[in-house]
Amino acid sequence: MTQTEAKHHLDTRARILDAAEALFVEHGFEATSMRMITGRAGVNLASVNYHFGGKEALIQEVFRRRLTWLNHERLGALEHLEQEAQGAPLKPHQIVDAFFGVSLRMAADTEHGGHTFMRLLGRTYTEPAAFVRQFLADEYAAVVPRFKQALFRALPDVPPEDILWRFHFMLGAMSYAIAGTDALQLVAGYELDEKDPGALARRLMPFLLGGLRAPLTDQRVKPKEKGSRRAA
Amino acid sequence: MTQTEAKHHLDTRARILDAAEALFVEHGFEATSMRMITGRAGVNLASVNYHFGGKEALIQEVFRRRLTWLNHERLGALEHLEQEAQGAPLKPHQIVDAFFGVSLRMAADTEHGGHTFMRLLGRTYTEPAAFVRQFLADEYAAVVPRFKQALFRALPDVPPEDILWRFHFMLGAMSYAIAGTDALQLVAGYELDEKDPGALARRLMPFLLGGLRAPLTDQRVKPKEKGSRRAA
DNA sequence: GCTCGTTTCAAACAATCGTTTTAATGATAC
DNA sequence: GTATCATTAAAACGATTGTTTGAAACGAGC
Repeated sequence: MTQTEAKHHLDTRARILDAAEALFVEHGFEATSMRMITGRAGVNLASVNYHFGGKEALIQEVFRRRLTWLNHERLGALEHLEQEAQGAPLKPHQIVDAFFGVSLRMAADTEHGGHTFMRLLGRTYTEPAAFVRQFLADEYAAVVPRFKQALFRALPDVPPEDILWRFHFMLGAMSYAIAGTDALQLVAGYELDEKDPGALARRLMPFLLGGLRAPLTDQRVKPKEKGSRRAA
Repeated sequence: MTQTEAKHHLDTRARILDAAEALFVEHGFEATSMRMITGRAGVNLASVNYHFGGKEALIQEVFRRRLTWLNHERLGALEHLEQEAQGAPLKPHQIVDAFFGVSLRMAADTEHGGHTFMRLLGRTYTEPAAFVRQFLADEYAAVVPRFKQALFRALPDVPPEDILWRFHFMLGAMSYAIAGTDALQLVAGYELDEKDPGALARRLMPFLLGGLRAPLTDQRVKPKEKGSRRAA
């Protein structure tokens, strides 16, 4: 009773979401038709509009069901660290790990679709469609400021503006590292060892921290014509 | 006469390419229709198929006309450095500047479409469509190995595999920094100072070098449960 | 039994897609 | 002028898009 009731209703929703998620990664939003989605999901064409209201709403739901969990996890990790520190500023590597480590662990999960989703998410940061970007901004509005503040406290000597820029750079490096598996083949020319999903994290984390804590260029000095004084 | 003659023929091609480039950035490949392109270019709908053969061929030509120049410039910069060094290994910052500096300078050019194109290119590294990825791989096949080799020589103590990974990470950070202007607003919450186009390069370069030269984690040792020994 | 609300289904909707076709136009060479 | 070429123009092609419709099927409560 409760079984069948839950199965028929929720299953169609879930199967649509899973199929859509996979197809969006494979072909992108625009190139994925509703017929492809319902075909893979094994449900009727009209069921998407019935359950979600339309294609746009379906896209948003694909992100929402995972993003809320992801950001909740990130916030939890940060708050746990702050509680442990008892008011003392956190170390940069802790903050970076709380934010990006959670993503990387999700990306390492290939069984429950986490990997698929993270690839999709990484690509979506540069998505042209306005409603997608707006949706992402709303989802991140609660968590990003917290991490910004933590980084400001952790790096009191670094101008906040530089921290924001480097946060942005870190986000880009990670997104590409996950989404752009094909682009990696472009630089490597052959498949790298990526059988172990955790290997990416061990490779990426030092890179992120090295970039975050890199020495600042002297910004007071206007860059002269050539040779920016300490470019080496 | 010569004016009109040159105008009609070449202008149509160029105007189609310019319009397509701009629209691809705004809406993506799939969401950009041929009627949008020819409409903005002020040419007849059929002229795209006449001059290029189809939409796929048009997309490839949009990239080709700029990518060949870009990679030629990159190779030239590298060869100039190597000639100057007279056989000695280059410094990492020189190699990074030769590869990424050229891109950033092109991205700083807002008048001749360089900025538009670099945004498009950055997003395309994660493009799902197979023919686009294949095309990119072909275009980079001549230049990437050269830079790889230069980096191997510049960093003899770093395992080649790590260099490739970090090259990939750098490519990702730069691509996002250029393509994901909207994503930046996501972390900043407000527009950063980005009036000066050269500012991005001054921000990004130290980050890339810091990441490239970050200390390696001990890979022989299997990562234990907690506390990766020197993670701080 | 019947009824009610939910979900699924096949079929059709108008709109738009990339591409093709056929005719008109323009400039150049003879 | 006439012939020949490349280019542009308008119109139509079949296929596919997201969405809507109205009826059929299902299960739960009475």
